[in-house]
Amino acid sequence: MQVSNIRVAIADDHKLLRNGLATHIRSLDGYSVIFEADHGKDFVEKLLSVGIPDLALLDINMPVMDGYETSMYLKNNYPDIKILALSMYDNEEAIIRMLKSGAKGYILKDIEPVEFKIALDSVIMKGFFYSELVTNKLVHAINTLDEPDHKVRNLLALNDREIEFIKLACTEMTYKEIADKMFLSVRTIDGYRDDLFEKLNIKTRVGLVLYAIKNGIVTI
Amino acid sequence: MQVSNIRVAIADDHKLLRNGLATHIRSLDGYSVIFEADHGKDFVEKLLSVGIPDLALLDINMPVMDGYETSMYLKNNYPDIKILALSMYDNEEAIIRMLKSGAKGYILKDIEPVEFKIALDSVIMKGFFYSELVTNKLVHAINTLDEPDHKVRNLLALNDREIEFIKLACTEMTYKEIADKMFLSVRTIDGYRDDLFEKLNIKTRVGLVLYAIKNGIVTI
DNA sequence: AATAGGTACCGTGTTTTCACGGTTTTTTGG
DNA sequence: CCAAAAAACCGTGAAAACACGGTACCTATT
Repeated sequence: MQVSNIRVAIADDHKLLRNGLATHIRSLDGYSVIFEADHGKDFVEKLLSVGIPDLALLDINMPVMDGYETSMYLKNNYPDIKILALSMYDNEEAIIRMLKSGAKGYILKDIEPVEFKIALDSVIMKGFFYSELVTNKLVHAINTLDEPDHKVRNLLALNDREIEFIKLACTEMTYKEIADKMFLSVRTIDGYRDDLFEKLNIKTRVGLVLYAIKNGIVTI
Repeated sequence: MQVSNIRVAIADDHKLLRNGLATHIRSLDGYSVIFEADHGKDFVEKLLSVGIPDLALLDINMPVMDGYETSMYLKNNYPDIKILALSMYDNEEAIIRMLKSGAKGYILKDIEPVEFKIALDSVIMKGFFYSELVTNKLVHAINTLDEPDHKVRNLLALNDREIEFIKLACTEMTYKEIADKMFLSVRTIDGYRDDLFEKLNIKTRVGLVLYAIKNGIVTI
């Protein structure tokens, strides 16, 4: 079986990568690129003005509207669009969050072109692409699921205030200053921090910063 | 004047971007891509086995051997190769360090393809490409040069121990643990930290982590 | 031999961060 | 409407981080 006339759309803020990717995809038999977007919001707008793709390639780390949000939006509004997540990082949390958000596959930006082609074909023909990387991470997540208080259980439950807190924690502000900015008491902030340390299996603010960057919560 | 037969080589650990970039460059009149490398060390090896390019496109953040080191090596051993730095971040320090290391231009990964072409042509024909971004950052750096103890003066003087310290500071280790690992006293580590805070115009360990990531000192 | 610069080291004190074990208030679901 | 989450808040103490102002030693230069 040979795929044909697959309409692809790409969202990534790195225009050079995006454009190169588009060029590459256009050179593949059976694929065309109908539009490119700088970020999720741009993607949604072009969806309305340009048309509906069969496959969406979504970067996770994007300004304005990131890969998680975009994926969630597409899942709810255009469930037929197959989503392939594109990321620089191979961490478990990001993979699980992205799959939960509706992605049918997760590939790294250092993927080999030949493997990339396989991923595209797989998503179109089989409906998914679960690489060894993804499988391994998932197996690991499952195996640690029944550990007490394990992160996976609460992982995707980061609420808006926690996200806001994390973003501020990725600056040189003290917790006192963060509390003021969020109109909360320092103790509450302490609580957020303690909860997050527990949930995310980290011990220090530096760990929180690294987590935030790897998961696209902050863009630096 | 029209450029012709310009041999380009690329070093970037993101194969997808690199490959797309290579495809894009090959589609441009007068340019060819003679090899692609995963990182600086790979680049140097291919230099010996494949041949000498006219232009090197170097990512800053790479494993094994980063853009600064690679650029420095090329400057010393192959001064005729024109170097164009490729980065995700637009921070002043990275730009200055890269230009000091021998780069003839500095472009961001979110550059428009048309602008990218201009950059290539400019480096080949005029010997350099200083975008508005680079110029602005340089002007700013110059204007603050005579401020007392300004960072630019000491900026590129990060020595090996400081680099090692920074890398460890980007983990969840305490300074005590870092001191033990580096076989130094905690006071010495305190001194490193204080010096770096002063040099880099930061106030907290979080600031140090962000600096390290933006400047490719650590790869996450 | 004096000077300067870099590296390693140190003491003291303050502020911030983190850990622990709570209470009150608001939302939410049966 | 009432119980159970959850969100916000709090006190205390210990540990870590940060600020400041130093000393000792080594090397290279003049």
